[in-house]
Amino acid sequence: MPEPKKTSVRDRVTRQDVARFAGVSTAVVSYVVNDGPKRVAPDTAERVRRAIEVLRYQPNAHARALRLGSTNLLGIVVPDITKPFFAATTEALERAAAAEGYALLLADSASDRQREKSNIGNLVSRQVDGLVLLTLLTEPELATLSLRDTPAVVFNWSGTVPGFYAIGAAAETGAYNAVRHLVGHGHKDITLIMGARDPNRPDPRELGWSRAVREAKLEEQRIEGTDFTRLGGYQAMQRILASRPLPTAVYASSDLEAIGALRAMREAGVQVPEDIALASFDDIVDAEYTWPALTTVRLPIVDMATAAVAALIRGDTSTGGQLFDTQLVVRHSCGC
Amino acid sequence: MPEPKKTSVRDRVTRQDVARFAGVSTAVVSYVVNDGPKRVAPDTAERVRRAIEVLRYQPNAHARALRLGSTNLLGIVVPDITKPFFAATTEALERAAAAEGYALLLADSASDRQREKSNIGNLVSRQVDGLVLLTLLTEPELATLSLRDTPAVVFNWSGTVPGFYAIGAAAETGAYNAVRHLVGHGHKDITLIMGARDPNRPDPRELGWSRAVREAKLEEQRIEGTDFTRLGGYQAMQRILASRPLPTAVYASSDLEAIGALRAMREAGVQVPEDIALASFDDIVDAEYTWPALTTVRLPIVDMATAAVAALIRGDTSTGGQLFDTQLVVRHSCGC
DNA sequence: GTGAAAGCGCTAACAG
DNA sequence: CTGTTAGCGCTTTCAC
Repeated sequence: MPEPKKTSVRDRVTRQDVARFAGVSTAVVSYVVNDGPKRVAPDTAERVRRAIEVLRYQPNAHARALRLGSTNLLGIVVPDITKPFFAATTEALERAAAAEGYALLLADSASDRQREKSNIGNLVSRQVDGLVLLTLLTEPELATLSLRDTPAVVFNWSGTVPGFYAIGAAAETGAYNAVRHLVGHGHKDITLIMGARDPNRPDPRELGWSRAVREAKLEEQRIEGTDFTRLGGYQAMQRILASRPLPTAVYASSDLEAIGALRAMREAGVQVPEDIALASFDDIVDAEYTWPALTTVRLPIVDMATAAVAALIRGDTSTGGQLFDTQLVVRHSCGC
Repeated sequence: MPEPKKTSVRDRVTRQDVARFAGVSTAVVSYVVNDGPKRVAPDTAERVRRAIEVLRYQPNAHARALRLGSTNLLGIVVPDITKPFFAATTEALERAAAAEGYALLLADSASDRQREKSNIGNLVSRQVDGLVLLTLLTEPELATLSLRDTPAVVFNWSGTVPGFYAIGAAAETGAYNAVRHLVGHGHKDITLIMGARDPNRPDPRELGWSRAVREAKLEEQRIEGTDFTRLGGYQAMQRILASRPLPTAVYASSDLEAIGALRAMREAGVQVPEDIALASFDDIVDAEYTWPALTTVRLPIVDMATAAVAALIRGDTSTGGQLFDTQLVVRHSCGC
């Protein structure tokens, strides 16, 4: 005989108890709880509902998951929930998921690829019904992941990845438009602060900047590599300020970097936008509260999140994806 | 005969398959997977491990949960993950939980108490092993929650609540010290921007401010109520600037409000700290990147999160709690 | 050292 | 319209 552990004292109340209390079978309880698949006589149903109420019965989600093979759980892995962009994305996903009756299992990778891989494995073994990945991994790495057929979308990813549904924003165009705006202000020296550079897969923001710069026939523009953090932007800007000639404008690949750059410029006594104009990417909340407020590129995060959740639930995620348009948000850091 | 749905195609590989492949019984597989409760001969164990490897077997977390009555899941409900303080807390909790083999079920209440209640019910019915609440609710409301014996801690809560373990920071003292610091700079008019005011349960930050002000024998200091957002701080500061006499210093109940206040002052052309000094509470990352950088009160979030997770796992959470010390972080907004 | 089997709570096919 | 029952994948007692 096994020793079923009496389920810890908690969730004592089971479907059995409800059935007994209402004087029906467990099947009937199921039918009323799930509103199907069979019909139940109105007053029987009422009795059951009362029993549920009285006993404060709550279905056991794991028994259900075991039986059905689906959990109503979505897994999300983010590099660092502390970054406003990821927090905003998480919130949007949570909202979209909740609206469909799904809860969110959150894993934070601490900006570490190894951690990310183990997080993904963990979520998969917890049988999430779908996975949204805000990933640090490269495409070949993604291919080696063992998802056991868990539907997965890569979020904020331009391009496609076999085995995944890719949801992204038209970042190339977004950056291009922002830089063109800077060009429109008459700037001829627009250096790029770029958060991460992968020689195999140039970032669309870099591509957009570079296209705008080329089109404007500006020459030899500088790229200052760093990472996607305030500190990274700060240090990159310090390096830029330490060398000559100074650019008249800077495009930063994220608002976070722009915030760092702003600090470096203030500390050095350079005025934004008078001495150096600035624009960036993401449109996090903070962008409106910097001084000057950031001209930046807005991503339709809510739409993207909704689409991600929909794709996972509808389940056609083995390939393809969606690209969303961005929008230039003009504030003051560009000189407007 | 039932129709067990063949578990969706996914997680096809079960303990059965591994057992068959390794030529042992399912019990033995369990023993090696769980490293107990029985010992297994080394080479048998090796065979099983190879089978697991080859078949890429992953245990079904729900079957396990059903059997054991515990899920290795912690639920967390936050008012708004988008706010840096909650994001930082979530990250710290995730870290602490992961270190103990627990995953995090995240629910965002969108700053809505009704939503929060339903979130809590949802997490409880999903049988989380513990709940950490960053709550909007009042103490009486908390008492009415149906937790079904789920261990729960209220996070960032000063005082105690029956039925919960309360983890908080010594916010009264923290605010007191910050305001005293302002007093030390010679300020005699220190108005308070307070994010939310509940007449029944005055916020410890308000208490700390008020104690410091009283001790310094300053009279009739003003309180400007608002909410815990950038916009709230912005508007509160606009109101303050619109009336006379102007204070020489402002204490804000959160960094977010301080960020908003900073914007209002810049727009009005008042210099910080020369015209009006500023200090606040929380020490979110952004506090270091504002201009001037914020003098603020730091909470030991990581320690608090670790303690919360530990309490939930150890399971002695029906009462009591822990209070953590804060630390004044002096930067430039105060005039230093 | 290994295996058989019960049963966690639930769903749904089938019988009545 | 209602009841009986198998079985989802797992753990663990008990027997060998």
